[in-house]
Amino acid sequence: MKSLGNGKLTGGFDAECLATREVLTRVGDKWSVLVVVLLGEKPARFNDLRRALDGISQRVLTSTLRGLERDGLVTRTVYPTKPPQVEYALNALGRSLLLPVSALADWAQRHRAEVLGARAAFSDPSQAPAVE
Amino acid sequence: MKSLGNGKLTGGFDAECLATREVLTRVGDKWSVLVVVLLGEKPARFNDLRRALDGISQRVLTSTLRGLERDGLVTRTVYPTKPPQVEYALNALGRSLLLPVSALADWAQRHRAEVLGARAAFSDPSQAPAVE
DNA sequence: CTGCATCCGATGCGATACTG
DNA sequence: CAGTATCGCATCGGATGCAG
Repeated sequence: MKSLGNGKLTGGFDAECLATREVLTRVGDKWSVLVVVLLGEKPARFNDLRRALDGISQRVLTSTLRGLERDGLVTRTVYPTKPPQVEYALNALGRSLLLPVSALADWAQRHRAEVLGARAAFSDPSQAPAVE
Repeated sequence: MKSLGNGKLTGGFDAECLATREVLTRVGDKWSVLVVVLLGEKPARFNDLRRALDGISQRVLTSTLRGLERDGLVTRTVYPTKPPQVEYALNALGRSLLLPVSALADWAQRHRAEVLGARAAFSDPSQAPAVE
């Protein structure tokens, strides 16, 4: 696979890297991935997400959804009913993101204990490091 | 941050989600992944990384490395030579992170055009959306 | 119900200067 | 060489109030 570097440590990171960084930034923000996963289960309306996330502010949920919509991961469908009804859903691109993100989430859960142990040992060296 | 799910859409994750979020946060910050990839190529000293990253401030490089070290992904080895010499390297845990991160980077590069197209269409709807 | 506007504190990151 | 200390700005995210 194409790596981020190219053998040289002082690498030529160009457009590839910029794209990667943008994705990583998106993945790193507090709610985007969670929203993607939620919408991966099933489409949902604004307040469904709001309740499911429990802690997100309305302002941030809006901007998160706008960002995902802007990047072409999520579709926004407005039904002009009496009280407005808006449904958000993952499109094909958004669903394709689910796989690599799950891989990362899987890694996180698999190695949670190790990371926590490392943190404990780092702040309290009386613990056995057991790191390499 | 509090509980993420209330059993409605997410089922019952708590600790799992926290672990995932922390990893995602790490992955999302500006330099951590880059450092991991660089160290994945080969161990390096402080200023090697500094030069390779070209743009990072030493303050941030330091805190990035501390964070990775703290989480048990990177080892820091000091050789008490005349001018101090410190080598950073990925340990087994850090190397294991390389795979899922690469998957994500791969996704980013594969779908870069789509995302850029979506952004263009979003800010200028005169373009053909072509999104599903 | 959905979403925008405003305020505001917390945090991230870069620039610079200084030290063992 | 490998950091630490201090600053300043920009962005993120939460709270609240108003509107279509």
